[in-house]
Amino acid sequence: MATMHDVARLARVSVSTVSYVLTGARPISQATRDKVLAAMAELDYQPNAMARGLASRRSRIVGLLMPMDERGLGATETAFVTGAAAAASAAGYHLVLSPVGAGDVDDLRRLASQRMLDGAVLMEVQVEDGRVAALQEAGVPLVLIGRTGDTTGLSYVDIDFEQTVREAVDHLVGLGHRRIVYVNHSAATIAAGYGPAVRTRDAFVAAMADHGLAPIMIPAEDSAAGGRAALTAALAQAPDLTAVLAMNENAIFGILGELATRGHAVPRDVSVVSMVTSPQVAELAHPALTAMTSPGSALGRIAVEALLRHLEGAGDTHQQLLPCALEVRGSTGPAAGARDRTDPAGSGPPVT
Amino acid sequence: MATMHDVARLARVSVSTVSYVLTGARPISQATRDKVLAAMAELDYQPNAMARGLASRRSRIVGLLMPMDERGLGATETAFVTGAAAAASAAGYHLVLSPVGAGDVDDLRRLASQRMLDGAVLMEVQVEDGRVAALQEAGVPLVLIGRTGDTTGLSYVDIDFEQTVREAVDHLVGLGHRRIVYVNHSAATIAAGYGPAVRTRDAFVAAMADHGLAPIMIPAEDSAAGGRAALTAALAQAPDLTAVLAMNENAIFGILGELATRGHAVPRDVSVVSMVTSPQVAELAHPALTAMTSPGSALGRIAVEALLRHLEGAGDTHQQLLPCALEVRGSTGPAAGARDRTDPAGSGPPVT
DNA sequence: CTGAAAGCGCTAACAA
DNA sequence: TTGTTAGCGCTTTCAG
Repeated sequence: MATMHDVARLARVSVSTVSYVLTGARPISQATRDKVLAAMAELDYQPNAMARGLASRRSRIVGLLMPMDERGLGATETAFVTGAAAAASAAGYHLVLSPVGAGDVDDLRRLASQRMLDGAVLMEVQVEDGRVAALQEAGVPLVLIGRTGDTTGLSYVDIDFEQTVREAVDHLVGLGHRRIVYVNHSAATIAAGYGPAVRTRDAFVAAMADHGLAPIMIPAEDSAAGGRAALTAALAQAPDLTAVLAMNENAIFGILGELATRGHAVPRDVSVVSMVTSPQVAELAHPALTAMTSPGSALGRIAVEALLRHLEGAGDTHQQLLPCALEVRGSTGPAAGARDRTDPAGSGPPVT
Repeated sequence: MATMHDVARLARVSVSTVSYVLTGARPISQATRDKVLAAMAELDYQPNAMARGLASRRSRIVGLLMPMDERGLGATETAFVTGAAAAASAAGYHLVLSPVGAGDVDDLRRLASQRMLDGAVLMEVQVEDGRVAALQEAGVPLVLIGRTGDTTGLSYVDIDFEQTVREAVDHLVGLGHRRIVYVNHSAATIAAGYGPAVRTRDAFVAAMADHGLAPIMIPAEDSAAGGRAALTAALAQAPDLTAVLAMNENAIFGILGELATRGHAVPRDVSVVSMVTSPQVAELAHPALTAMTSPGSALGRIAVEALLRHLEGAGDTHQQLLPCALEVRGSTGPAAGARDRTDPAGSGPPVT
């Protein structure tokens, strides 16, 4: 393994010159630069990351802290990762994914204090997230994908849930739906302060109110069974519902399954919109789901770019919201009631 | 940030003593150790990872090289990750996930040459995988989750596909099925030499032959639409099929959807077994899928443990296969034909 | 525009 | 059982 000394010797320059060629921290004449570059190429030189890190006090590693529960990463989260990785790589940084959740704050504290990370991007941020304090105490710059409750002085990129819910509701109301049920995450998740669950809930209430409609909301466990149970509960509470807005990607297939079991055709009898969903997942269903498509890789990219700007010394916080885009597929259509009014020959109530 | 010197001064010992307390590389008297530990605690000392790495030439980082396509990680892959992370953490190593696929060999070569990784675990190994050579050339010990075509001198942990397919086929044959269709990954994936696709294909042919049955095999794109198309093709080729064995987790919902569309009830008319599937995914379907459950986190754990053993100097290769476990749920039942023979009043052909 | 040299914080001989 | 010290390979003053 060639070292910088080897390169310097071969190029007949000093080690510092080699270093400056590498870092660009001071001007080097073209002739010298060429000599050095040639020597590097000949020796297949690669700078030692540890030595660089020790001397410069910057590891050129940024962490992507990503809780991993047993359910795995959905396509949405994966898009964050690929976007972040691309941005880091483009800037000459390594992006390491670390499966540290809100629970492993001690692990994180250790990682941060060991000066292994120049900065970190946090995913799956909770309203109260111990990781934020741990990193701040360790002096590690950070950017959130998501938001804590108090974002003062914090940089974040997040989905604009208010806007996203509003668009989804507008879409359904525009189709004539008035009895719209919102299926959220589980009650426990909401109680734990999971941002997306809380924000979409509030946004749904507001959006429905704007249309003079009463919000109907049902929590659902993150599973197909949870979706089934939620739909059953929804029908008990609002037998005349014509549309379901689902925030819960894990429950959505249960909802669809239960609708099918009960003989409610989608979208003829019930329209379904899935929130914050990737096209891949939306296409899994039949008919494909009308969905609010998450900004995906853009979120990851923007987060890393903001973080790198902080590392370069920019002190201002970066706070940005991106809405999901409505993509109409086959799971939404005119409300049954609306059709009844405009089409006297409209189909009757669903068969069971 | 306290350094080792600070600790040494406070504890009134030399830096090397502090270092040895940390590494355990030579015996330290209890009294001295206690003094040092107390000083560390008081200063909230954390060793600088870069300095350790430079001096010891070991980063204490192992990489988990994990291609990330846009589809995301399934629960199965996630289990590998959590198992690996737990094992690394238990041994005092950091496990960094790096989204380097078989394509980014240059990225990997750089990463490896920079001496940032003590070793690596590769996921999603291809039959010909450039990453293996890149790491070997860089002198980075590695363990595969999966297998290359030639595994001479290579350590790996993999699923025992032969055994897994055999058990699945035996289960179906035991239920009286004789017309069994195997839905694999796409033709392109098979052609590219994706191990699981190739091995399960061969194993299916062998297992069917052992029962004196003809293998029927259909490739499927990794999507719901691919699954639908595959089932359509399967029915064209074998209209009398009574069971589907699906290797493709992305296609499975398309297969189920198409069965439903055609009025084939599961498992009354057609039994379905999903291969290498996590319980979470299996439960998404209704009825829940009978599946071959992957060993999950055990694979990740064993891989990391083998890697760490290599890092400690063990020269022997570790090659191990783990079978998936059959978990019978609701998607398999007696073959329609078998039922017809034993139950004259059995249901007729499926309605469309 | 280039070179010399002092560290960065730690490990691991070598000495005692 | 402990201390002394020479690096690890690089960055970055300080000089020229």
